[in-house]
Amino acid sequence: MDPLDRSTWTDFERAAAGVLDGLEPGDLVTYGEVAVEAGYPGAARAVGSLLRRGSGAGFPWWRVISASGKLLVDHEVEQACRLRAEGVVVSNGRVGPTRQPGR
DNA sequence: TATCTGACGATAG
DNA sequence: CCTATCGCCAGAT
Repeated sequence: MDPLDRSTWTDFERAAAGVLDGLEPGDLVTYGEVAVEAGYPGAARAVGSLLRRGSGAGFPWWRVISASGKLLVDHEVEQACRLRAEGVVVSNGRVGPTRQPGR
């Protein structure tokens, strides 16, 4: 199926897309949260996979982070930039004020 | 239909 | 706090 064509999306993809579409600027959610909200608890990996393939489908992937609050290691710069633009504080590739490392 | 992979999550060390 | 292992679901080959 084509990630850009919703007509080919499965129930899971439509549900996940609905959750992602329901997010608003500054809102952060984990893959597990999206999976639960979509009605597919435990499908965190599937959510990540969907975002990865649908990076050009208009998914607010930057608002989705890991349960540890970590950003995408391969896109942390892009994601951090977008999050900061929405008022989200990102430090050291992590959301929120940097706490531990250092010192 | 079977097997492998992957923007993950949680627990153990 | 970081790394390693197991379990989870969906998609691709």
